[in-house]
Amino acid sequence: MTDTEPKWRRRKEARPQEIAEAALAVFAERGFAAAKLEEIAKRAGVSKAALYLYFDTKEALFAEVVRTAVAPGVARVRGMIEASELPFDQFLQLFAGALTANALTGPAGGIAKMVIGESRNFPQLARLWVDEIVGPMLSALTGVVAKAQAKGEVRSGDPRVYAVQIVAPFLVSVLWRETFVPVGEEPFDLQALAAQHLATLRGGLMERAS
Amino acid sequence: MTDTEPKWRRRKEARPQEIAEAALAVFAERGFAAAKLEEIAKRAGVSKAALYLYFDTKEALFAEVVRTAVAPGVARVRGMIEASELPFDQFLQLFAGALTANALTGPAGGIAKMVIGESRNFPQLARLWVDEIVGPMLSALTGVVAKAQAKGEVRSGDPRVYAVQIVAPFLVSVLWRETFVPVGEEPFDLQALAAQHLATLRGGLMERAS
DNA sequence: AGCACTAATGACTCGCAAGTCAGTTAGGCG
DNA sequence: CGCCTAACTGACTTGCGAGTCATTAGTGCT
Repeated sequence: MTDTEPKWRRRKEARPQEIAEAALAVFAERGFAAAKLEEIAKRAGVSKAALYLYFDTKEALFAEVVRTAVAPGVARVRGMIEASELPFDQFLQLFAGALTANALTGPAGGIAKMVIGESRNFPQLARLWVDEIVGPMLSALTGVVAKAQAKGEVRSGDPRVYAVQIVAPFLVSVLWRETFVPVGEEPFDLQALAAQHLATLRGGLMERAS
Repeated sequence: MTDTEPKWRRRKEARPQEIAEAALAVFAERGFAAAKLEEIAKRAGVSKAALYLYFDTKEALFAEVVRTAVAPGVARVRGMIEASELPFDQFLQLFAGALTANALTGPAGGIAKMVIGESRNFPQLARLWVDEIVGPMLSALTGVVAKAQAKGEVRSGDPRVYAVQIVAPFLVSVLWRETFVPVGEEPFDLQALAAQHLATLRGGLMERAS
């Protein structure tokens, strides 16, 4: 009876991080509306009321999650894209590798699914997601394509559409994984898909080697 | 005061159809969880309690919606796919035309978004959607690709992956429309995207013309 | 040790939406 | 014309989850 453990400890510094991590997991699993603050609190080892010491509302908590958990990885990939001076087909390979290794394996998939599903009911979520994640990525990629067109490496055409063509199969297979694999469908092998997709893009996007 | 209109009419025959149509609209707008039966009832010109004369639960109502509103259009496209004996690139053109004209303009986009977003919380929805819509479409398309490979029209590779590559940009641009256009982003022009994507596929999927 | 400060709690309120039920009314039938 | 029935309603119950607040208990300081 003596030497009992304390019910809780003061951890002002560490709390926000811990809470954000727990929230990330629950948001990705349940979606925004269905995520219970009670459950987030429990996983963070804290009471629900404690969440409100650090975050004003559920939406503020989500914003924090995006900023601390998703944005850094995305910024890294984006920096890699923009710094690249490689020939276009080598760039594509690097990009596909980065996608399969980082962006799509981590939490981004679950969050992306969530944003898609609930954008109508929570437009602020969609805005935040566009501003912080999708918009920057898309315009970086569009820029690379345009540059490659200027160098004569890529056929003429709308570079924004090319960007979508490049990314879409990855995105779809991640949504597939998040949506249909849990009910028993076969997943797609991202490695194999990447290889085949790169081959297609090489034949379909690039000018014939002279 | 005399000659007052009746508060309601008995319409046993017509009701289910009317309710399903109203439900389709509300589900697509709000998502499954956030769709209020009250609102569906109101749009159908009926009280909430009346819904329960025709459907046991919210989920049963959703199942009915999929069966009556979405499945027929999908079945039509699928039939078209399977009946086709055209050369592969002409088939692609026909398929892209059918997608832009029917499948993606109708309610399927909104419902697809909904299923993606809420599959974790309502796995039965995901199952139903796979069984009735996505599964048949995907395997039909995979079949066509495999047949074209056998005829030497399409390069070797996993036909299921080719199917995803074909469909993904359309799917992504529809999700874009449903998710980000309402918060102010530019939509993609499906016609233009289809044209460019077909060109890419022609260069990337098909064997060189001999 | 004792005090002051604040991180943290648990039990609350409040609002909302699915599902229920006793009663009301349209309209077909004798 | 009036009556019977089942299609339909409005007011209800129930459950759940976001957000609040008075109270408790770790921690740092003297």
